[in-house]
Amino acid sequence: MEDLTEMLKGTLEGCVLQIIGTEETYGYAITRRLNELGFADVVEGTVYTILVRLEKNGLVEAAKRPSEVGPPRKFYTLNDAGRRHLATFWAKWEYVSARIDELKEGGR
Amino acid sequence: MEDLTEMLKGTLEGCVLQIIGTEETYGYAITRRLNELGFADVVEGTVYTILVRLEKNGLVEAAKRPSEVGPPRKFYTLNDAGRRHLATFWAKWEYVSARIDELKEGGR
DNA sequence: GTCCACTATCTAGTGGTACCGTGTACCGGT
DNA sequence: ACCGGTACACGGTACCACTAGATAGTGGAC
Repeated sequence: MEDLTEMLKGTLEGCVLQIIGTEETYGYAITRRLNELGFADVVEGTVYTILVRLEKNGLVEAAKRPSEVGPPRKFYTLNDAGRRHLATFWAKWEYVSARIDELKEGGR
Repeated sequence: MEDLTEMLKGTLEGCVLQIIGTEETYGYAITRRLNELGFADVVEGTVYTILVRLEKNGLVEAAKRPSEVGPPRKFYTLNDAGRRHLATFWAKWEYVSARIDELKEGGR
């Protein structure tokens, strides 16, 4: 599946938040996780800009720790605001995706 | 449900295309239809910009016809390119929404 | 007979978000 | 010594929904 970029607008950030919420992790690993989830074209640069935004908006806490196989990693965890934001995101997602599926099935 | 705007990026155009594909219709009516479908905050201006884009990209045909209750209406119908685009849109939607649901259910 | 609400379209400008390309840097194997 | 994998950062671009305002036809309330 190619060129999903426009459709990911507004949802990719929530996906990143969900991944961080599942377990403390870092940018490079989040990118690999998204790739294996089926978002094959998502690259590091995209994820880092999202992480910067999340941190700026006070939804995550960051901690730099050394790695044994490369440069230091910047680990992220959700804080309370992040968990609230994530819950809101999923509520919106359920609402929107249900409405779109309705339209698709020709519900009137 | 409020402020769905970012989540609608990339999908609203497909929704408009689907509505036009179901029956020949015009901007104002499409807006009302979207509102009753649950996209309550979508306004005329947004829909008109989408319609202009669809026409510019050669996905729809337009025909202006008089109305009995107001100014003339501009009716839109899908052409072949529009129908192909719509099919692609739904394929992408199914792919993306399935992946996101997977992530949400904690599938790993 | 004037105002107002509803119907109907159009457009220039704004802001948010994913993406591109590139640079920097650490590490291990050959 | 070099190269590929790991890891982060950042300036610039493109796309798309939204804002806010202008224009205009119809019909009802007063």
